[in-house]
Amino acid sequence: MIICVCGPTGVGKTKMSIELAKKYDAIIINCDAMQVYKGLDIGTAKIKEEEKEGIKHYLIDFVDVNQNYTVYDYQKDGRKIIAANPNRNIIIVGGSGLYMKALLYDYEFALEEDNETYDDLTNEELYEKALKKDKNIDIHPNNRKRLIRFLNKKTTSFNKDKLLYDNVKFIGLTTDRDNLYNIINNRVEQMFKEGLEQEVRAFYEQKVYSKAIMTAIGYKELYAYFDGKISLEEAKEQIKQKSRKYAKRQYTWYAHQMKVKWFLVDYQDFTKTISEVVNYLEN
RNA sequence: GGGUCUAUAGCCAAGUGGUAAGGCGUGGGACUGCAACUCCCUGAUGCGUUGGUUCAAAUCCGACUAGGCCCU
Repeated sequence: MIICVCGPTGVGKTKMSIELAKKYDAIIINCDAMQVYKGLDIGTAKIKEEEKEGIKHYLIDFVDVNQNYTVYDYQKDGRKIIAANPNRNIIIVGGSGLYMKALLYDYEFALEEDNETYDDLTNEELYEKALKKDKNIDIHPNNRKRLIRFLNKKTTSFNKDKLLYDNVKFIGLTTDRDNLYNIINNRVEQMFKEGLEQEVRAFYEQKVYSKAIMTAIGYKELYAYFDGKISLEEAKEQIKQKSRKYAKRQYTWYAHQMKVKWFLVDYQDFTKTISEVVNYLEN
């Protein structure tokens, strides 16, 4: 059985994954695009060694921050791990929807790809060019990043809604919006207490400006603070803000991209939530 | 007590006589190689209250209310 633990940032996916792994003697595959990087610990709310309770974790904390690790790499590595553990229960946890979908569904990434940047083209020209390649594209003209990616890609066709594995369950953890936003805000405060500023400053002092650092929430905002562009308070507020918006986007993804069975988390009595999930998995 | 300035959506804010810009937040959505990314959509029959001038007022005039500043 493959159990996918989904949900917005901060709901409690990590905790659930450990409980389920103990219950089903499973291995855990991380599905968070930022937790794959070494050293991005506090800011990505990465599970601590002692919290793993001996459960084997894969694809977490293993890529150098200066490297670029993408969905393509994740899909390849993740499928290898699944293939190597045919008789085991596997739990996939993390909030990166595209990563999870690319891993389990029939997504094909062409091997070769061009590397044009199209700096000299306007959005409109880029869009025209994309239309010439495929007149059915559904990318907004302003979405320059996606248009460029599309133009650089060798087109392939596949069925992104077809699951490649049997017995895959999607468990979604949720809570009401206000509560989630409170959890997120408090968690950011907690991250600062645990030393987020120091964690990020170390990268800043080493002049690390890799994709991982400039993408992950909590890092680029603190860089702006170190650069003197914003105050510490502003950086903190931005981190909370970005996290809330991220959570919102995650809900949109889960609602339309995957068939998730939702569970309202009981924070007073988490064992209750666990048994609801277990009950669902066994029926 | 006197003078003066201000009052526009949850917040910031443009508009100073012709039928309410924009930004942020919020909510919704897209997403096939950067995805904690990138992008799209989204609000005031109404401009503190009230009376008046005018064909026409957020815009002009009066009163009232609230807030800021100055004087006593």
